Amino acid sequence: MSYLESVITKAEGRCRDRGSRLTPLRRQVLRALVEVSEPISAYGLLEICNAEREEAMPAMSMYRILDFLVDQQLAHRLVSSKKYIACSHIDCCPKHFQRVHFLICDQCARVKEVEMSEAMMDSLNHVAGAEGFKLSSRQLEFSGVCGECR
Amino acid sequence: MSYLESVITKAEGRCRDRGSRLTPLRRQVLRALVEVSEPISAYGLLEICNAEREEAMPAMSMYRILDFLVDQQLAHRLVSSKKYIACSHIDCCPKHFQRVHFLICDQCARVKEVEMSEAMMDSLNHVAGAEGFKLSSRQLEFSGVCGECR
DNA sequence: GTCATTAAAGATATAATGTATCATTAGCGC
DNA sequence: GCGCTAATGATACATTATATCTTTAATGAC
Repeated sequence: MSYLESVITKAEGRCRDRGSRLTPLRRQVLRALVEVSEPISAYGLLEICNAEREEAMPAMSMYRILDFLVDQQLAHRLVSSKKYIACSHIDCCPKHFQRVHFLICDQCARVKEVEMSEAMMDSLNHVAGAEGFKLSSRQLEFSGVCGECR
Repeated sequence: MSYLESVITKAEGRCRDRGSRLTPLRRQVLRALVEVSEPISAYGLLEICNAEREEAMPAMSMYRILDFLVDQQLAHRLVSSKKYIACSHIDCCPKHFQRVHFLICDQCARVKEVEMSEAMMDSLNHVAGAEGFKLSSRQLEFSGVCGECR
């Protein structure tokens, strides 16, 4: 079974478990997202999907579907670049999701999902706490240069 | 001397030192940015500034001026909310600027600038390094709930 | 001072991203 | 099948941002 097939199967199962549905449209978008394998904008993905379809889907639908995928933890939205990527852990554990962060390469734009250690998060919480802040666990985006580009 | 006056004076000095100019227009924008004291969008700021002017300035100018202010380290652009704030350290040291990060309150949207310790940055670099990444020093934005809102 | 050069601002158009709203269709429980 | 809810379609529009060309203002060389 290819990675793509595996992802789709797992995603379907996960939706079923959560009482939601991976409809054909949503499946198409997820598949496209996995296939491009690098961050892509909603409109970019729309273009790809519409090229495969007889009838064009409106932008609104793409945004709704992306919201759904993010909500189901099948995709991530990168706020710094306004782009989307498939979650790189769909076919393995879903539980890492609470502490996932991103390393984004300035040069090739590719993204690596990383998990922070407890100790790391503790330190961050400590820095924030000193200012009276309680951090909400949200994904962080770090920019840098990846190994391949160096 | 009020905080506002102090900021403007320091900003002018800083520009002079760097061979750039804090023109009347730029000064107006910086002043407005300091006065609102919370993150504001380019168009929001444009509205405020234009209300004070006889002739409306085009959006393009506002973006140019904001770019200038960010470049001169007099303002910050918050990527997660697409808004701008005045740097909270204009009237003191400019040198903290390499490690400045933001705590953004989910509820009141206010922002606190914080500096990371060397140790903290080392840890972050270590996490990234394990994945082959070399972090470029860029500001991080953390969301949470501030002391006042709790 | 004035002329040439460069920086800043104005004007206009348009691209890119995202949301609101209402109508229609499809899936599901009964 | 019928009725309810979720999903999608369709349309319009809001918000954010950039490209490009023109005009004006500041600065330095002379």
